[in-house]
Amino acid sequence: MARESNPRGAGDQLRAELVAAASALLLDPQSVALPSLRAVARACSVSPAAVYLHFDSAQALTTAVLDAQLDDLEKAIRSQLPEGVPPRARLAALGRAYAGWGLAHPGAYQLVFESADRLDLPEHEHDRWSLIDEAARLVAAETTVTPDQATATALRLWTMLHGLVSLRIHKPLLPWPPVDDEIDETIARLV
Amino acid sequence: MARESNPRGAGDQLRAELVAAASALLLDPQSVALPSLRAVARACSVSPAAVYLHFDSAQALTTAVLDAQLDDLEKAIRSQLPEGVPPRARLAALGRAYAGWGLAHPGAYQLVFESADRLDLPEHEHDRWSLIDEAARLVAAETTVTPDQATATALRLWTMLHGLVSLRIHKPLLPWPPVDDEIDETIARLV
DNA sequence: TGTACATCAGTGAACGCGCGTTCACTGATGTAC
DNA sequence: TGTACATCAGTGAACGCGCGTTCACTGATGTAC
Repeated sequence: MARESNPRGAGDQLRAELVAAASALLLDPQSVALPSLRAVARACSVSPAAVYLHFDSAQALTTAVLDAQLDDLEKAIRSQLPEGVPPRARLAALGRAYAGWGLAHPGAYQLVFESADRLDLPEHEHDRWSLIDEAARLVAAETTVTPDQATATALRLWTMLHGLVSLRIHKPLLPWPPVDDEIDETIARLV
Repeated sequence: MARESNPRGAGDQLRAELVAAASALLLDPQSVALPSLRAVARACSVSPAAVYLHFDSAQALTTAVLDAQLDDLEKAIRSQLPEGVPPRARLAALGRAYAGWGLAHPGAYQLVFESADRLDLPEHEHDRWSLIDEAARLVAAETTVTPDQATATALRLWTMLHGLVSLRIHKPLLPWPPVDDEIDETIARLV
């Protein structure tokens, strides 16, 4: 990995090489920059070592936080899913609850949906699935499609909900229409 | 910010407090963990100090990388936009090019679309807009809607494209259908 | 009732590491006379 | 043609910082006899 200086006139070449090297490093997906163990301890007015009374490592703390956020999201959705209404209304409520939670907890949303797979944490697969399964069941109840089509539509709805939440988090300056209208509109078009 | 020990039986309380504190810190959106200046220098087999021959700071390097990625994306899209075809086909090509670039450069996609607003970099607003404007113009040409409706549809398409790319990057284990089919299907439903 | 001891909920100092940034330097290559 | 000097493209060592992790400790509270 030796490297000799660029020839005399070609100093600008390194600049391009640096940008190219950084771009190459960006070919791998990156994870979200989470608050450090020490930052969390500070927020609790506690020494960093105290964290180790309850967690084996910073990883384990992150896992616990992720778990808690998933629980919170699930609880938020369940508490807002109305009973005894048509499937389409339930679907809209599901979408509103999901988007509402995401927009109210941007960092948590990023942890759960924009990095969880990269933090090599234990299995949370089924947690993710439950959301889609729920939506697929609602879609299936709404329309007379095969289970596969219902799953495909559910994934499509999730895609749109994720895009809606994620873009509003990351590009807040764009002229986004009201969330709920947008959800209704998209459900009408996709289902 | 003093804090006294929990009472004797209540040691587990701190565990919950730590998770809660971490969750509170996650109320703010977080940025993506980018490769460090030193890592980039290493990838070029060059000393960290050499970076300062070309950039004022690590920030400036990040800005340059972001710029380069935006250029690359724009070039990728332009090179794949066919001439002399109906607007709908151009729209599909736009979507394919966007999604193709994102899935081929996940880390770069995260930098551009999942953190740029949080790195307090100079103005790249218009760069972002150009993409939407292009799509809106195509939508407007396709259908007989008002400019506002065209913009709304364009934002909706972008939302779906972003959801499609982002979820596939972050949840690669889910049973995603082929990208191109999905794009066609969604355009058919949204436009 | 008093006292020795165990346990519990932490603290404080230290470690090695990678980070961004600085500063004095080096060695090769060009230019002036 | 030779030599002094300037410039260019970097290096190497050091800085202070925050990080995750460890380890010996402390002081309050409960328990045994």
